[in-house]
Amino acid sequence: MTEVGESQAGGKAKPRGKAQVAHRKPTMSDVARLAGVGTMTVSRVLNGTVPVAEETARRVQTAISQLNYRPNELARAFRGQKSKSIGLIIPYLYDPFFANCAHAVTTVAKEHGYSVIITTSNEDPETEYAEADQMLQRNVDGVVVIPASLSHSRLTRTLFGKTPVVAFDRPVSDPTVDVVLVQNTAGARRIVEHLIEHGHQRIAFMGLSRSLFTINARFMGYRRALQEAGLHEDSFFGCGSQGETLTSLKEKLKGLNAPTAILTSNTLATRYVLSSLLHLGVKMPSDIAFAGFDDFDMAEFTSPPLTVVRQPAQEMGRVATSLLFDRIERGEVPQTGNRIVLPVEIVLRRSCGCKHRLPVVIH
Amino acid sequence: MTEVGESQAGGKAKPRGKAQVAHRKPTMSDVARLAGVGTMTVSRVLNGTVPVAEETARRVQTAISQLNYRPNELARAFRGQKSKSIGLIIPYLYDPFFANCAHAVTTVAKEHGYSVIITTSNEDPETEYAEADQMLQRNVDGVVVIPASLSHSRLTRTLFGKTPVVAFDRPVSDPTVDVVLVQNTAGARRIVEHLIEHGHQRIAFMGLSRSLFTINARFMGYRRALQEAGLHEDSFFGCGSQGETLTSLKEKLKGLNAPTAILTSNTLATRYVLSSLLHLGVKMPSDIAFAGFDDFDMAEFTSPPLTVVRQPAQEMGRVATSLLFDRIERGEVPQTGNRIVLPVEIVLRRSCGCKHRLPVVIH
DNA sequence: CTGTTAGCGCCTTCAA
DNA sequence: TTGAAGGCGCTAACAG
Repeated sequence: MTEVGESQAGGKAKPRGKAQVAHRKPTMSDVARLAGVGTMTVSRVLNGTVPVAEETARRVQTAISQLNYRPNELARAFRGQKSKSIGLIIPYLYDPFFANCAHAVTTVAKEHGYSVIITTSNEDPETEYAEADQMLQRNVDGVVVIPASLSHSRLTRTLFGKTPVVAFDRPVSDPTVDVVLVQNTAGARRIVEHLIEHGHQRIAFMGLSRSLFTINARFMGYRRALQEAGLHEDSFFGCGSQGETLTSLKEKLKGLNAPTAILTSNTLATRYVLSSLLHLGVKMPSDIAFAGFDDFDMAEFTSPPLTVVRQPAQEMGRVATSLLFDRIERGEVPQTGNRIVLPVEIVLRRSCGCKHRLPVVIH
Repeated sequence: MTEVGESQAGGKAKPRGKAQVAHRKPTMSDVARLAGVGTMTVSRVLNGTVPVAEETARRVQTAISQLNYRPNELARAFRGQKSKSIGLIIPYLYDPFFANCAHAVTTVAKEHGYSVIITTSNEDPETEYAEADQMLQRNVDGVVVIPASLSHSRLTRTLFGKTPVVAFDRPVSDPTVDVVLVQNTAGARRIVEHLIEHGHQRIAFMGLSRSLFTINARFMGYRRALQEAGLHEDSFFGCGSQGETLTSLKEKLKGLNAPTAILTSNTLATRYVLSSLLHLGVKMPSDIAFAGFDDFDMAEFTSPPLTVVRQPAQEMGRVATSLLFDRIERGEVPQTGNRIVLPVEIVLRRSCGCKHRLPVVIH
């Protein structure tokens, strides 16, 4: 007699079809009772694991829809040790790049019938660790993460145990973790080479912070291109605010060796640099040529349209998540993780000095 | 290399005394056994519900950290009928506006110690319904949702039962659901009035689709302002693609009654209109004045900087989520939902014809 | 203050 | 093909 104790209002022993008021959600045994079968039969009909007599199955189906029964996913997850959910940890959601990544993750998860538990780390390794731990306590079946800056890190196999993890956009130190990146270095290098082809000899790199993997990698590409051309570096890594960016730029531009071209490390730096250039009355590309790393919706409609390195944000999220599901479905812990590097595109618009009426995309 | 060396697939059937190998996660009774107490005592130490002798508590704490025990949140949720998680449903994550909203939601949830299950509806009521249902099966304690366009229907109390729901950005038809909106109509009206003050008599509204609540509401504001000024409407609702927008704009601009000013319905429309204007060689604000609904990161760096109505995206997400937690904590089902309308700001830059060097924000 | 009992809803295991 | 038992990890409700 399962007769749930708290007979508040609707605790009829015999469920009478729709009489089941919205008080307590119907359970599998409610269905079983109504259909006159055992709970296991209901379970089987639901999961299709083992054949059930057609007639019985129909009775069960009827009972299910009469009661409007829905399996309790929480109980399932609890019982089965797998929650059909994955965790997603990203630095911020207000950054369109990260948001695009996240979009792809949720999309792929939905295709696999999984739920996504999302959280933001605010670029803080401690928060990130705590959130990952929290997700693990919720028995997520896997985690995709854009690791917080330089979290060398607290994100290790030890924490995750046998739960699969895939890092993307930025790597983690643990070599058993899969990682999906883009060609940061090669992309930066190519666009600097392009600037050099335009005849520039003094090219500045305006960056956010070298402690971010992606930005450092881009800087390395910039450096490499300059070295190969026998040119000098000129970099700044404090584009974290409008003020600092403006100050730095003003300083650079008044010297005799003022740069004639700029490469920014990411969209935030681009924004601050653009704004500073505007303040200073410096025109692109006549006074200075410009290229940015990371494309964004409006890059085509600024004045002039911006030449950028375009990263496949959604693609990266998609690949990372697919990889995660591979791991989840295989169920084995990898000895060594994959390292996938996705190609970037160079989008030539006008800020670099090109005259194309429409953007030219180089793969 | 970080010595992760536990024998991967081999480690089972080891003595299960205190030598807890990393195979099975430690449970509360493992802790209890090690500390020499009952499971309830562990539970009490963990939850601080009932006083526990200091000495005992210490022993338990020691055992917990020795085993690196973490409570199984899934079991807790299952047992307690509440999951400490909320659901978030939005149309897309790649739209920066929605992403900002989502950011605020996750932030507030974290402050309350809740997890967020996120999903995208792709503006499809069916998907939305299915996803909401799915979340309910996972026993979320509440749901915040930006309803899919015209989903007047499927999101109802009937579906959610006693689970609190808050809609934001767009309302739902069910009057018992709380809703948080912004001043779409008033904002549009005010900015059109501003355009009129600049002397414009023929102002066009370029919109995405009238079937979207927000866009329709903005259109109503536009209409109202025109009516009060005794001017004629001139609207287009097909800015869903570059092509259609361009065609429509070209058409409008060649007539004798060509508009001298444009208001767009949202950022997407803004983008297509800007692009079209560029194609057509029409200059702002000399040839045509421009104002857009919804501010965005780069609006200040387009040529010219854009005058827009700014919506408090994060604020809206924050208010909606706070409201949800009010409901969750109170635990009562509201007879009638709140309807909160947040103010917008008018950001005057140059595209409307203003000459300000810096943006002027009107509250 | 602390322990025991009894499930939450589901599915694996075993028996019929 | 179907059903009964048992337990996943945790915590209310009661003892002691």
